Amino acid sequence: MPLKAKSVKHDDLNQNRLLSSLPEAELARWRAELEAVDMPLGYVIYESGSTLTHVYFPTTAIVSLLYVMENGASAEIAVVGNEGLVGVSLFMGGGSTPSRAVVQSAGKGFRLAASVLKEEFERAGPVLHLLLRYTQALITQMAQTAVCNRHHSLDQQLCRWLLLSLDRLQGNQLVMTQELIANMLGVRREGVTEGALKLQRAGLISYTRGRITVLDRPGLEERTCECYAVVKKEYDRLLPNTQAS
Amino acid sequence: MPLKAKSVKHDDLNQNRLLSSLPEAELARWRAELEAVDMPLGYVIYESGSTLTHVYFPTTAIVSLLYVMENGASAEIAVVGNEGLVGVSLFMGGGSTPSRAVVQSAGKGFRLAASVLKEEFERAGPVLHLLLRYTQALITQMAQTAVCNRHHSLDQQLCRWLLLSLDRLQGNQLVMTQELIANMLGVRREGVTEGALKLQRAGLISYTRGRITVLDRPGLEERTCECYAVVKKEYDRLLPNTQAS
DNA sequence: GCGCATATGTTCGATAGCGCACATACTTAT
DNA sequence: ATAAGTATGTGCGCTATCGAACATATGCGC
Repeated sequence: MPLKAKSVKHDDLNQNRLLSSLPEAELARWRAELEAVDMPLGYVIYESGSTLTHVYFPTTAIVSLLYVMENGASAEIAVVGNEGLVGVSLFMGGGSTPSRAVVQSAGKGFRLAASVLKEEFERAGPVLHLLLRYTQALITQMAQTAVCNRHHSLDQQLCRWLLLSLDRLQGNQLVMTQELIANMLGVRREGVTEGALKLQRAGLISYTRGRITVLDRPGLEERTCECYAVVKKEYDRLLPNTQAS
Repeated sequence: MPLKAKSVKHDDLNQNRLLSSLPEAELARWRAELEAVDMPLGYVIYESGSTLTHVYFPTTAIVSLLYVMENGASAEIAVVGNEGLVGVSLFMGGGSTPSRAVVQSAGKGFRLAASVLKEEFERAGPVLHLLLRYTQALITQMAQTAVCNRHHSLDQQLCRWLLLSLDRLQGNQLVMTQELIANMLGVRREGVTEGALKLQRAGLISYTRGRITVLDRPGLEERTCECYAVVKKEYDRLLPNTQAS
């Protein structure tokens, strides 16, 4: 049933909001080039300074962009899920960045070879403008992360982080250890444990060994800092096709 | 002496490294449109959410991109001097950002109307690529600011901030109160005072009321965190015409 | 069903930075 | 010269987070 298969593939593409908002004409050029990929937990999409060979469009996976310091400590700079793409430096011109991209929540996605993307970019059509608008949204997320790291409490940041992840998942469950969250936030694991306990006691989440269920999303939104809403609003403004999550 | 005036203007343009690295053909289109502007201390180039009407190319001024929170606290996201331009959201497509751009060190610059810039951008020629590479450098700076805010001490960040400013100035003197530096870093003024005292006692800087002289630049580089070098290196890589400072 | 690996919970002292209050010193205007 | 305004210096108690050590609980593999 080739027809069925084709239509399934089409559906899958639409799970990534950037791909799904490409005009049909542009997407047609890419369809044969897009390669479905598995993105297992911990998979490193690119390393600091390495030359990118593909851009990745997550569908069900979530990817963290993070910086790992000389002493091994790390901090997340931004998150990318099905609303975006991993590898903006490819079309921005640098070809690499000093950060690392790691799969934070296992899932699937598509990838596209650098050459195909660059070629499309050079057409200076709607794809270019879409990708740049996405990049601006990403910039906002990074900027807000900087502000949040400066001024807000671990508890607030934990809520923000949970919400950011939730927005990029189907369902309300995160497969994620506290240790991993601590690495992303750049804090101690114990701090995350304490924060998670507070949230569980307040009935906002419940969890067991590496599996967090969000019970009261509005409750999380109340506890987080303004940073979450600022970024969300900017994504909605810049990428208007984004469905409410 | 119109010739003299013209040649002076040409020199001025070359004080901004982005402008100076434009191919002659492209620059020719802009020369009549570029407007010399004074950029006094504290001048707000754009406000959070406001639609940009111009992009600014500082020559001797330094501009801070910062985010002001609901409670009035602030944090600097990035610095722009004669190596760059203020207003990337104009060509990225958003037209505004949730941050504010404020002149941190008085000086001069040029500005270009939004329409002229966008038109040039649409040509998809070397200007586009230059501006995007600059934007990627700016992204690196923001990302590193996030990391630095998470992990490094006030003392280290103060050194980083002084070096970033120094790189964007001629001479080794910053006209800058400690209060202002504290606002930029998003810390208390007292913290900056203590940090500055340590640096002065160590003979790295000397200062009086709003005027800081850097005496030992290598000393500052020793005391700062890796963040400074990471960003510097990336700027040099992405904007190769940048003279060593 | 048992044991091991791993995830989570708890405690404790140390410390960086905060918020506040106030002292001192420099600079400019009159 | 003096006063007013602003910049810098200092002390103190407070809190969030850290770092380290260790206790407990859970789930997977055999």
